[in-house]
Amino acid sequence: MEETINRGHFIETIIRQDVENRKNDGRVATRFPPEPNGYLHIGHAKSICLNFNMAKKFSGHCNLRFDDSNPAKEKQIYIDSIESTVHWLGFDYGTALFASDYFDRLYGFAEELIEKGLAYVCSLPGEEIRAYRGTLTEPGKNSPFRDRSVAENLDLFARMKNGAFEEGEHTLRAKIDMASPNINLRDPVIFRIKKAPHPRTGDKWCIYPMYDFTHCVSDALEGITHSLCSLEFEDHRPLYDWYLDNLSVPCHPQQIEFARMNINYTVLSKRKLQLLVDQGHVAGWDDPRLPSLEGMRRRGYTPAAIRKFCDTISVSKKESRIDVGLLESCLRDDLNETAPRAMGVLRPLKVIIENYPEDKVETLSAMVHPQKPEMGTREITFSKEIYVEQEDFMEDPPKKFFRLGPGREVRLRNAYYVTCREVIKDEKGDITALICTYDPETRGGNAPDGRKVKGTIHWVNAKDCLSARVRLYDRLFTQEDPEKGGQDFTQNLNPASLETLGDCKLEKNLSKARPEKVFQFERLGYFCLDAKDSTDRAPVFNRTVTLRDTWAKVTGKKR
RNA sequence: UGGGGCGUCGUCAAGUGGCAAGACACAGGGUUUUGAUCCCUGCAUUCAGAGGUUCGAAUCCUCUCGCCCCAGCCA
Repeated sequence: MEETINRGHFIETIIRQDVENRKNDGRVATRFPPEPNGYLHIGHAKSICLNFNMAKKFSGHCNLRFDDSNPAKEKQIYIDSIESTVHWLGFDYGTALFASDYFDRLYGFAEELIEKGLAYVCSLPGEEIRAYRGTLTEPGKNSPFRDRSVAENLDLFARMKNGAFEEGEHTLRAKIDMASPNINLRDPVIFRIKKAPHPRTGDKWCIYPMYDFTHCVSDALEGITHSLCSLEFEDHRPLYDWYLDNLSVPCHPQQIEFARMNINYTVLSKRKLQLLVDQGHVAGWDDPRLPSLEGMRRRGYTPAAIRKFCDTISVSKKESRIDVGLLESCLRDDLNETAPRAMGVLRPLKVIIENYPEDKVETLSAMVHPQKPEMGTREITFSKEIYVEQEDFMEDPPKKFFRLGPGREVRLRNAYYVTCREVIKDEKGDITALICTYDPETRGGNAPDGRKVKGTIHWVNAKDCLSARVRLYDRLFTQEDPEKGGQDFTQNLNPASLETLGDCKLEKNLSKARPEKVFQFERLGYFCLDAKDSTDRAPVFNRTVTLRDTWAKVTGKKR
């Protein structure tokens, strides 16, 4: 179904050609290389899907490799979260790999560079290194330590490893070209001293390799064929290639860069998301308003919907800002197929059916999914007092309003036709209840006389329902680009991104709801039980996404 | 202003010299016990702009314009 006629995106084209040309013997191996310094977000899902899908499509393998070469920022909790999230998304990588597992070999490769005269220990302090580097428009100048002998370099490097120096005293640098127009080639640092315990190697090391060195070597050691990364590493590719060309590694993977994902009305970077959490704008990393994968999972997003979305947006080198509507469309697409239907009234309005017997309770049958009889039926109860949505009644309805109004007849979904006879108000003039009559002949929702009714509304039995809190989410920011023109994005936070309704009435069947099991509350949207704040006595449901609402569109009402 | 990239419908995105796919959105219409779903129909004479090559250009060449990234002992 998702198989289209075109050849796919540019990366797929490259890989296909490589396979056809028997490059790497036709083998394909990719990797998803997160740094365990935070949680994953939807932007990472793009990379995860890309890497795993390419591997699968060409009968290869995709590794999950943690790029853990900076112990100052990395933590085991992030490793655990990332692993669990990748699994949740539906991908299997076998066992996770770690760049830190290659530290010994990385040290050896650094020695190889020294022995080849291609690396040296530099004793310039940080500010000096920066000053010597030059600027974007001016070349740098050589470090005074650039011509140390191989023996001295080897000795110094060994002492760096053995903890003889303090942080910042020395670095190991590649000897490339201080005048290169590409700043990454101006003698980049290979190893630096960092006296921090590492989540996996503990106190074994006090020097750690830098990203550029670690990444390409790790790729090579794992036999990666295509190393896919984001655009900002384009400038690093010459360095990636330089290291591999000068080291006795088993292979030379090809780095290919693609554009990161952006989505409107939200922000997508670990740093910004962390700031929202730290400043308390959201309740945590898994706040359902966040585009973090844990947040989306709690919100009710399904892995299938996220995968479909990543598929749909495809991959290119163009910077883009994707309409969040596309994400929601992929979500609805999946949920429409899979979500069982139920009825829930968010803002209850009591309806008393005056001609219905006082103590009668009857059981009606409703389909779990109107287009899928194989999903079965459920039972719902009906009696004299029910709740309907406040929105579904208007005292003075316009012509095209198909719902309840004085004297108007509507169908109660799966139940009876009812006609509004009287409006009850309190002393303030607020509507407190409706008196209706029902037509006993219309049980199940059809009139034997063939009389049609334009509107069908949802309802819940007042005496047999579940009271719950329901949280309605809206976009987190009011601006498409929350940082437009360099603005502080927290200034564009949407104050109405969360609305909590305290007294919702839900059909009794929903007491069986479980987190991540999404229901469609008919006519309203998709909802799921919250995994954290819900208790048996006080259930909390999150609105995953609304239904498409063309009526709201004509009335100009917001979501 | 050094270097590296990118510019095809409102938003993503195919297209790789032969005469602009698809999706979302949008606008109409049909079906409907969810104003949902589903189903039709419409929606770029034009590919950032200007020249050029060619029988023929979004695709090749030249110039111009716009946007993004790079000066961490971060990744």
